[in-house]
Amino acid sequence: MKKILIADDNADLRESIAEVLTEAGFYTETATNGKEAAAKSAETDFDIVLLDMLMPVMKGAEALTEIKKTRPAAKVIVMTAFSTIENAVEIIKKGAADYIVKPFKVEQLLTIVRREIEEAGFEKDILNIDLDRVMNCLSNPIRRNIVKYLHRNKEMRFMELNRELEMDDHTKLVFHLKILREAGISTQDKNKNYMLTREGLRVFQCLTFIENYLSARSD
Amino acid sequence: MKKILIADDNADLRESIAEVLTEAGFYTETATNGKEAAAKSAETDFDIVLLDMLMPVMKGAEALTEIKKTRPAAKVIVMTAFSTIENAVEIIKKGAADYIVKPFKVEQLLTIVRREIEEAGFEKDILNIDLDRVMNCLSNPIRRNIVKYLHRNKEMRFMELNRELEMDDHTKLVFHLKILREAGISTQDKNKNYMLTREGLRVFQCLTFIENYLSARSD
DNA sequence: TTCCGCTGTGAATATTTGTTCACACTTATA
DNA sequence: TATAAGTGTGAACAAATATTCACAGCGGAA
Repeated sequence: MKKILIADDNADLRESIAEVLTEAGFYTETATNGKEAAAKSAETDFDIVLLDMLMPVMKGAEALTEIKKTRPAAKVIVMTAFSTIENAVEIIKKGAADYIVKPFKVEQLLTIVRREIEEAGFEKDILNIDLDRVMNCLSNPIRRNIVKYLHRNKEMRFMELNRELEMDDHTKLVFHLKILREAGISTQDKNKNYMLTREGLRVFQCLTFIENYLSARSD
Repeated sequence: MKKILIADDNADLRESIAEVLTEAGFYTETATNGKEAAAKSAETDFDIVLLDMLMPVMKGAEALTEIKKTRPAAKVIVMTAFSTIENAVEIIKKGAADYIVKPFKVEQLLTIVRREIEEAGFEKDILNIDLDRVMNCLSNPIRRNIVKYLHRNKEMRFMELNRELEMDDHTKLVFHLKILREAGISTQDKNKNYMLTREGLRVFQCLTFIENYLSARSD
């Protein structure tokens, strides 16, 4: 059962939302301010957090930051009465999954909640990745390079890769390709061309993210 | 010199923006549709891409996706005449750095561009990270766990970590802590508390990104 | 003071990764 | 068909990583 946390200082609204969502088949908890919301979120892994922006003790914006810190995977839907585009942009950049303007109809909220739930499921499923193995693959610069080349060239022959990577001993490349294959990152088609799998593509994207995120480039 | 790509099908607007930005000391190139923008972006590593939403051949939204695929680090500022909150939210979720509504004053645009440049610089500089070492650290599940605990608890004593991780032999933990320290991910204060460095925080963020991005969790 | 838990060192050892080598089968092509 | 380039296997070896063990200083509590 999907778990939803509702944070709003207005008791009426809070309870009525909780009621609706409970009826709709979700497990709900409530919080009356940002601090409480952050604490409950740290404690329980909610799928969705409905967060009012204007609350006492801790504002929603701050709570949002806190929540994302402990639960980066949680989908936070921000509710606000004071709405401008700048505002919305700011909130989404801070990591909110969506933004709903008060007053809203229950139907609207339900639609958004369901969409986010679906998205969360979509993002998580399908892929079959062994994090340990993948990290192992990425820990080796040769393999990181292979992934990059395979992404760039879509598909490559063995010797092509060998030349690009300037490998001295071709069996060394065989070795690394095997590891990538066993980790589900690369495959071969019937013509022996090497290419990334769907998972491999994901891994590549992670890799570029990491490199962008961690590398200091002087400019 | 910071490089900016301006993509808009309106020649007047395009050229006048280019002129202003060039005068302001940026290197500029232009594109007349999304496809061209994506191509130019793939070829050159622009710091900023100004992207109109309504263009022939390839819409801005699609172009945005393409650009982020090859240049996840590029800051894409979306320009649009048709603006609603839903719209803005959607665009930001797709990875745009900012959103500006047409018609806008040149001053506004300059402010936004400068802010994004500054942010990009802030994100890139300073950090001194050895990718190879970091990947090596992350390839070990024990060390990944240490990083997580250190992030969660801000600072921890040795034995505290030891208990949390349920290590059998404490010297094993010493070993891994040493590696993390040498990679610049963790440090100790004068009281021997272990904690993440600034770089370590970054590494933690990468880690959660990776886990979110790659992991399939059954629910 | 004595004892005990916390924090650590260094060396020995075990395990996992990576490299090299000798060899072999396939496919294309001279 | 003979030859060479492309692709691959398995075992031996080398190097890097991880684990274990024996031991020791230090600070606080009994």
